Amino acid sequence: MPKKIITMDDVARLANVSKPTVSRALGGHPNVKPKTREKVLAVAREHGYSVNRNAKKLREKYTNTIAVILDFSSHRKHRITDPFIFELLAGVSEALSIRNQDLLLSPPTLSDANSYKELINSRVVDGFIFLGQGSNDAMFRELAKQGVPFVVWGGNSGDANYCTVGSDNFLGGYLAGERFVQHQKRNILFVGNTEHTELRLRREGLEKALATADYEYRLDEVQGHDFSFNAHYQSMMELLSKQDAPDAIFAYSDTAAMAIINALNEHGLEPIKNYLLVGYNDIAQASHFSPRLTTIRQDTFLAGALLVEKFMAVLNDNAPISSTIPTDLIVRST
Amino acid sequence: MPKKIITMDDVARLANVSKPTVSRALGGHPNVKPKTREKVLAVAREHGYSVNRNAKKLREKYTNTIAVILDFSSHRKHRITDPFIFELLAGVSEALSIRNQDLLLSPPTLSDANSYKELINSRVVDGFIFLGQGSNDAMFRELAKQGVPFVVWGGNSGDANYCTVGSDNFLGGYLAGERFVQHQKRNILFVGNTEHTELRLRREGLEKALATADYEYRLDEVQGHDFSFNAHYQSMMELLSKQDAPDAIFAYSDTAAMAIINALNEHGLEPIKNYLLVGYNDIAQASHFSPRLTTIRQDTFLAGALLVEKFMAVLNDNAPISSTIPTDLIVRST
DNA sequence: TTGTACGCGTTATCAT
DNA sequence: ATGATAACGCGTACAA
Repeated sequence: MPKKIITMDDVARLANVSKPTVSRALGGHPNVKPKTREKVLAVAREHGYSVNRNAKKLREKYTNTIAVILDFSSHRKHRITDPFIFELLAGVSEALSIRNQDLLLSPPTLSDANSYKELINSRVVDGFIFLGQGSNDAMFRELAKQGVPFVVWGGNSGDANYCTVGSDNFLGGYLAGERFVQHQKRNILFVGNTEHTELRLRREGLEKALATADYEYRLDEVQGHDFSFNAHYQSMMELLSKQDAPDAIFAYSDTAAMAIINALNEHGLEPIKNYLLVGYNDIAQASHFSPRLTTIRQDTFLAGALLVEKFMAVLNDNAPISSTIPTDLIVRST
Repeated sequence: MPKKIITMDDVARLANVSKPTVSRALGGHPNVKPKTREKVLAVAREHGYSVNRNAKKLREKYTNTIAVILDFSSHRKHRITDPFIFELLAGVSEALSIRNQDLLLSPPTLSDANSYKELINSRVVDGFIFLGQGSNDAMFRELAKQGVPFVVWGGNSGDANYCTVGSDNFLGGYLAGERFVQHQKRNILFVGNTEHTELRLRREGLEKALATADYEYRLDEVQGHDFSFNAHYQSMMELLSKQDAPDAIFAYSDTAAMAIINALNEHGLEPIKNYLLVGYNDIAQASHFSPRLTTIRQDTFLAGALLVEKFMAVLNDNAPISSTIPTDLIVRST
């Protein structure tokens, strides 16, 4: 049990070689005699040597560390409600570890373009993976203009100068709308803040599908004040006190969907019987909620892999194109 | 927009001082003339200078980075189900950022004592916060023996040589049992793997409370094969095919509780009417599930703060004592 | 194939 | 209050 920390110099001395030889042996450099390499590796293992990664980072171009930014502003304090973002985080974590990249989880306080630049300048991370786009499109454009390497989980407005990976939001919206039209729904409610690029795309898809209806219909919108469960519950209750209950609802997340169902329950309204509801994300809980949620599915592990792949491309100055992952409607009991 | 990266040397030259003076000015060292400090800070700000944290880490004792280890073995691949661990993560993240500590999210592959030592030796992190104890008690003891700094979210068996922060598991179990006794329940089911220290403690608390009953009762146990929703659902269905339905259930998590309720539903059994159920954690979804879950609450932000506080104490060679956070029974509709 | 010499950017020691 | 110098541990020209 060596308490003393071993350096490369120590290993060199113990193996009767020079320091650079140790470096080469450990780094898998071709020009080193097999016998020498074995010797070095043996000594290193025996003494529990590992390279000082800070020294390494100081010397090399990349830190092999990537910051992942959760949208903590919508998951604040005691209002953390949507498990989807964490499923995404798990996907990214797995994908990064496959590429031997460290994952620095962003401090919740990080928010503006400058603090991100600062993290790059201080050589803590090579770049960023933003999980959630929110209404930060402008900041992302600025960041991209400044050459900060990053990718975003979110929607692609088409003319963005940065790379996104996301659900096919337009298609997701379309699929929901298609279902509504098939069931001849006429009083449709869209729940979500269309300032978020993703949600705007979904609404556009929804409208496109609804336009195929050969009957009259009405489309309303509720924004929800934030991402918390209670906020949705309340705006739903408000709406119901003002107008007729919708017979079809497209919610921007499964979490929101659950809140909405509870609110409608209290008004004696039941899914299928009184209304159709489509959620989004197919979080683990969606299939076990009661009623089982009809929703739009996304593969979060594929998402993670794609995000990391694109990020690496950005880092290497290729300009990868944004892309979407398969997006399917999962019909259950709503 | 300086594309070139500025070093401390550059700042020194531009401010007409020496490098150490810049270091002192930036580091808030007392022995530096206010005028000089201002000058240095101005130059630094103007040129967008930030210290190279790798160089700093190379030179200093601490990296100010802490690895957080999620129990990925129970949240694997597509089976991630329990949001509680992520609520805890958010709590820890917040607490760390308050202390200006970086959070390295552990690669899912990390598992044995050696890989943790390696992370310390390579000076990537100062230590670990383990979110989840699982059945790794032996490994934790070994790690502590080797002097690796860490704390664990989990249960304290009493004779552990490492520091834990956790729910008051015994009390949690006791509160559940108390409720069952009050309602004269006789056919009690404990769901959870008692190889996990936390769950063993809960079961002991449960038994203690049940022992106060002045009537005959029976206590069964189901382990659940893993932490996934489906596994719980299935073991529940199995149990029901073999014996009488329980009239009181204590589940080790809210997620498990939801699965169990669904299984019982399919057998036509309703909470309150046919059985009482107490979950654990009071995750955000618990109060919005239908039926609203009766459960044991824990404050995850307090938990995060406490974990970080204790970790810092461990790092400074104080041996902090393990502690528990307030643990309450929240009675809802089960 | 291996070794020598140097630089990466910072902080600490010591002298002034 | 400030500056000169060394040291942290590694990788890489370049020389041998």
